[in-house]
Amino acid sequence: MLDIKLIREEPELVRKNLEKRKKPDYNKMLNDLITKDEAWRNIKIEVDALRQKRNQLTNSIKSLKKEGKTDQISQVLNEAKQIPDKIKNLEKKQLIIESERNSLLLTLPNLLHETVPYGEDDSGNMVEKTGGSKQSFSFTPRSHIDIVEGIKGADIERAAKTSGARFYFLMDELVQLEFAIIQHAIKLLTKRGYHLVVPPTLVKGKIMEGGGFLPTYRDDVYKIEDEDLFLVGTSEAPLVGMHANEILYQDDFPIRYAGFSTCFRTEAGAHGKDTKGIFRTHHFEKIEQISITNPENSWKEHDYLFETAEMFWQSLEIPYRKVNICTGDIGLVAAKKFDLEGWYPSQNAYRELVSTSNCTDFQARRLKIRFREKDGMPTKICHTLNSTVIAIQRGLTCILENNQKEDGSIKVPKVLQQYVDFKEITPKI
RNA sequence: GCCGAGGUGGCACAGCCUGGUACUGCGCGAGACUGGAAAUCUCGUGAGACUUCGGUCUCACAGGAGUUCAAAUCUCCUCCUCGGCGCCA
Repeated sequence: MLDIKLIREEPELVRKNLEKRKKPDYNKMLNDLITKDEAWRNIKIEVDALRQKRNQLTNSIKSLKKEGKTDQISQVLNEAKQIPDKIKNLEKKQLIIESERNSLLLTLPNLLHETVPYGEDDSGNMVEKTGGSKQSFSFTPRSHIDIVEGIKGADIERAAKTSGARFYFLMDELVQLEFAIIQHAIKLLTKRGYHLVVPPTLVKGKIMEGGGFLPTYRDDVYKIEDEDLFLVGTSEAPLVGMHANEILYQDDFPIRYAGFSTCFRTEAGAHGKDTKGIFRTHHFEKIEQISITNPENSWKEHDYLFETAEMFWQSLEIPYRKVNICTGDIGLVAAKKFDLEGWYPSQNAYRELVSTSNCTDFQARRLKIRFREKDGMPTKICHTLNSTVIAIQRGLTCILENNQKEDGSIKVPKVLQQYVDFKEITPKI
């Protein structure tokens, strides 16, 4: 959420930033918002004046009573009785216009950082670096879909029976690999100063709104019937919500969490995309990092989170690249976003494995996550950041493709071998 | 799920019965005193609107509704925390 004061004082600065996104709706929304806010302030002036009048009369009734001038009271009382209805009517108007204003405020996206490349869609994303080395295959590399089928790493047909499309039963060696990945990640993350967390995967509407998942991305998440609870699409939601309405101390920054949770996504609007295998599913496990810090350090922290993800993928020897996501592709919440894309030899393409966002004060303002520099000093709004470490199922697809051998077997990456009782996975008949 | 006790500023606590400007302490800030500091004293301390930048006004006691000229205080509803009982992986 943007600061309403900034919109009042520097509307043109906000407008220019919104224009980078090439969505004319935002311009209209901003105008609407400014009009609504002016109307709100006018009503407030009026209603404040009425309350002032009422308070004055109330006080004079009190002092007349004290002085025993009972004969004068009824006159003042009559005058005072006129006021509450007027206040009530105006308050009703004010409340309506305030909620209209606030819902506009909730729908406007974050301000983009100046280093975000300009572009209309994902073709405008900028590759900033590449890492790892692609191996040359002496055969045509199989797709992760075929590999998973070959090693019977997931039972997708039976999952269709129990749950429908885009579900899977993860099986045998892939289950072991999942836990190996988790162990490996925990080692790295604790060394890098993260608290480990298994958060709730059901989260209240207010918290989802605070994280920026609602109202804009309502269609992407599942809701529990008859309850104010949503299944999280990422543990970012509970982890950022964790400190809602709190006042933190600057000395504790950065507060870094590594969360492990199941994630649920409707994948609305993804019909026909990556329909097979375990690449894009309705539920998956993910290790996520989030960080809370002060505005001065958040850009440094953005690099730190990406570096953590990068170290993780380097340790698995996956060829990757770092991409700076452009203005047209970045989404509502982030002021700047890096993706880490992994190499998929069968597709001859890089695909997204990691997203690292600096959300600046956008989430923290909605969630009222504040901090003080020192005891007794005024509160300021924190910056929040998040980054994937690995979405396990998606990550597995990339690991499988890059470690395949001609006979269809899969080498287990070196760093994971200590956690499993096999060095390779062989195809099943 | 049932019974009981609670929820007041950043923190701690009073006020609630008997409606009438939210007490006090800690923390923090400014000033005074001092060679400097501590101690002490004075003033200030949240959110919002207006402002001629001197101030002015409104709101804020878990949330909501009601009674009233006036609600932290009275009435009703809801939520949350703690304790006890029940159920339970």
